Amino acid sequence: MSDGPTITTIAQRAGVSIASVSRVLNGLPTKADTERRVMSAARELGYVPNSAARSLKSRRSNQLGFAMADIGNPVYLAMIREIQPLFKAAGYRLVLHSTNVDEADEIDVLRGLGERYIDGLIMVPLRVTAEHLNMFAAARAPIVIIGSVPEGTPVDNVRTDSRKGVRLAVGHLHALGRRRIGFVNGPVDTVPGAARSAAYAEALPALGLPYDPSLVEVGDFYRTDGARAVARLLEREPDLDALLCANDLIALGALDVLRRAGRRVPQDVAVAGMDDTDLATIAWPALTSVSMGSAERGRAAAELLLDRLDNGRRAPRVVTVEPRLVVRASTTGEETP
Amino acid sequence: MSDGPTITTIAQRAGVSIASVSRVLNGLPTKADTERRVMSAARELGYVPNSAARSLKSRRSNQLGFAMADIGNPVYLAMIREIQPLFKAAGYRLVLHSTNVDEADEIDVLRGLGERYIDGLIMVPLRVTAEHLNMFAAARAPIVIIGSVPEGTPVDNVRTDSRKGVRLAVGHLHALGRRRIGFVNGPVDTVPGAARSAAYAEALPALGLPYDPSLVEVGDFYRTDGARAVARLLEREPDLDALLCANDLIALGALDVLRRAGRRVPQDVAVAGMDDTDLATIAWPALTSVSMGSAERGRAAAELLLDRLDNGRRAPRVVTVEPRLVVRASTTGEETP
DNA sequence: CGGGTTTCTGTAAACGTTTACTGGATGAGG
DNA sequence: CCTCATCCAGTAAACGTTTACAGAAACCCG
Repeated sequence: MSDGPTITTIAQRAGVSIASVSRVLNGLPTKADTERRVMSAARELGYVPNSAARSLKSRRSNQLGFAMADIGNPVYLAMIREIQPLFKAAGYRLVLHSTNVDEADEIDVLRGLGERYIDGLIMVPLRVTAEHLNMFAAARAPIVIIGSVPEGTPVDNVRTDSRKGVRLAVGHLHALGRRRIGFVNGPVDTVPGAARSAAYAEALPALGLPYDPSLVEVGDFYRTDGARAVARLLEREPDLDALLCANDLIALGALDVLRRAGRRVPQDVAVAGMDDTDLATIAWPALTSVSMGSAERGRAAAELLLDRLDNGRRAPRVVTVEPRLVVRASTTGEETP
Repeated sequence: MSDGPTITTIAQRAGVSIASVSRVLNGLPTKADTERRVMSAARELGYVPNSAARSLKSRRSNQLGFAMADIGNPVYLAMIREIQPLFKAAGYRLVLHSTNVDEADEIDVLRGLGERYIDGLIMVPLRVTAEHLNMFAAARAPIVIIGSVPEGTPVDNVRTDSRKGVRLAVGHLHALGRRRIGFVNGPVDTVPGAARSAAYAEALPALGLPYDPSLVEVGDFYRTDGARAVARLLEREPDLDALLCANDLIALGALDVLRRAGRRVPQDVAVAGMDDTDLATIAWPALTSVSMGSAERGRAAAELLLDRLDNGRRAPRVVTVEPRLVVRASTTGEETP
C-alpha cells in the first residue's frame, strides 16, 4: 500500500525523461528503442496513471453523474440500467447521487458540478425551482434533465407526456365499462404528482364523466402509503369499480388492500398503475400499467449527454418519450404471458 | 461555461496571497479582516474548489466504489441502499461499477484502484480467482469483499452462511411434511451457486432424506431461466412437493410455471426462494425466502471500509451475517401481513 | 522602549501529469 | 562536405491546490 510508481519512477528506470515516458504512454511517435524501454519499465513497475493529475491537466474527469431522489425506486433503477452501459462504453465512470427527496441535496449536486469531478450530469429533479434554473444557467458542465423544464432553459431535456399517459389509462378503464374510477396520487407538489393530478382532472370530462374530487386520494409514492390512501378511498367510496394509481408501488398497495377487503381484481375493481416497472409483472394479478418509458428516457438522456460532450455548442434539445399502455390481468383478467 | 475562478482569482480580488485564501477556505486561523475579504471575494465569484487539484495534493479522492455484477439484481440494490447513505454521511461520493458478469471487467475495476480515483472499494465478486487474490494483495487502497475469500486474504470480508441458509429452508419444508424437495440453482461456477449447491446436497441427508440428483436443476439466476429450469424439473419429477430456489428471481419463475401447470402453491408444491428481496412480498402468494441479510451485508461492508479508512493498519476483519428464514404464504398458505 | 513571544501572511515547493519550446542528432540533397 | 529539413528527446512550465518555511507584524512584559 506504499506509494505507487509515477512517470518519474519509470523515467529513471528507463533512463529517459518524463516527457518521453508520457509520450510513449500516450502513443505519440517515439523511437522504437525508447518505446520498448519505457513500456517494459512501466510493466515491471505495475504503473497506473494517476487520475487526479491527469484530470487536473486535461480538465476532464472521465466521470459522469446521475442524480435522482431515491435509488430504491424501480423507475430510477430502470434508467440506471440503460445509462450505466452507455457511459461505460463511452469511457466514463458513473457517479451516483441519491438525494433522498431532499431539495437542498439536489442543489448541492448541481453546485458540485463546479468541482469538476464530473464532466456532465443527468438529473431527475423532484421539483424545478427558481434556484434550479439559476444553477442550470450557471453550470460549468452539461446537464440533462429528465422531467419537464420551462421553455428556453439551457439544458437538454427528456420528457414524457403524463397527460396522455393518464388519458390512456382512464380511457382503457372507461372502455371496459368502468364509471367510478378512483385516482390515488402521490404528493401534488412534486413534478409527477402535479402533472398526473391535472391530467386526471381533465381526462374524465373528456370522456363525458364528471370529475368527482371525492374519488381522489393522495398519499405518497410508496406501497404502504398507497395502501393507506386506498383504504381511505374505499371507505369513502365503496362503489368504485376502478382505480388508477399514480405509480406501480401505490398500485401494489391497492392490490393488498383490495385483497384484504375481499374485492376481486379486476372483476370488482380494476386496477391500473403507472411507470410499468418490473414489479408490474411480478404482482398478482399482473398489473396493467402505463409505461412512461423509463428505460427509453434513461437511454435518451445518456445519449444526449454523450452527444453534447463532443459537441458542446449545439442548441439544447428536447426529447419526448411517448407513454404506452401495457394491459395486463389487473384490468382485463386475462393473463398475458 | 467559461473557466471558473481559482484561488488565484480570489487572491487578486481580495488583495492577499493564495496561501491566505487557502487557509481561510480551510478554516485555519486568520485575521478577521483577511477572512472577511476572502470570503466575500469567494462568494462574489461563485468559487468552487477544483476536486482534481485537491485530490492531487491531498492524495484522497473522496470517492468510494461499489462493484457488483449487475445493478438490475435486487440483492445488489438492497446493498446499495444501505451503502450510499453511509458513504454520503462520511463525505464520500459513490462510484458505481456494474461489471455485467464479466470477470475481466472485475479485474479492471481492481486495477483501477491504482488510478486512485477512489479511496476504497466494496466488491461483490462472482468468483474469486487467483488473479483476484493477486490484485487484492497488490491493491493500493482498502478493499472490502462481500462473499467468502480464503483465510489470510488481506481484505476485510463480509460473508454469510449459505450452508445454514439452505438448511433453514430445507428444514422448514421438511417440517411441513414435504419429502420430494426439488432444488433449482444458478450456475454452480459462481460463488453463490457453488455454495448453495453443496449446502443442498448435505442438508437432505442431515434430515434423513436421500440426496437425489434428479431433483436438482440448474439454470441462471434470472426469472425466465428459472422458469425454464422448473419446467424441466416438473416434467422429470412430477411428484415433487416442494421447491427450493437459489434466489427469489428463480422462485418467481417457479411460481409462473406452477400456476400455468395448474399446481397450487403451497398446497401442491411449496416454494421457497433465497435472498428475501423486495420481490418476495410482491409475489403472490408471498414468497417464503431465506434472508441472506443483503442489507446488513451492505451496511457491514460500508462500515468496515469507512472504519479502515481512518485506521489503515488494522488487521483484516471478517463479519459474518446470519441467514434468517422468512416464512410467508408460498410455503404455509397463511399470509403474513 | 527593547527583547521575546505570538500570530499572521507571503513565498515557494510539491502533488503527477501533459505539452510548448528548444536543441541535438540524423539524414537528405546539393 | 556543408546546409537544411526532419525527427526525437529533454527542459520547463502549467493545471489548482496545500503546506513547510521564513519573515513581518503585533503584542506583552519588564
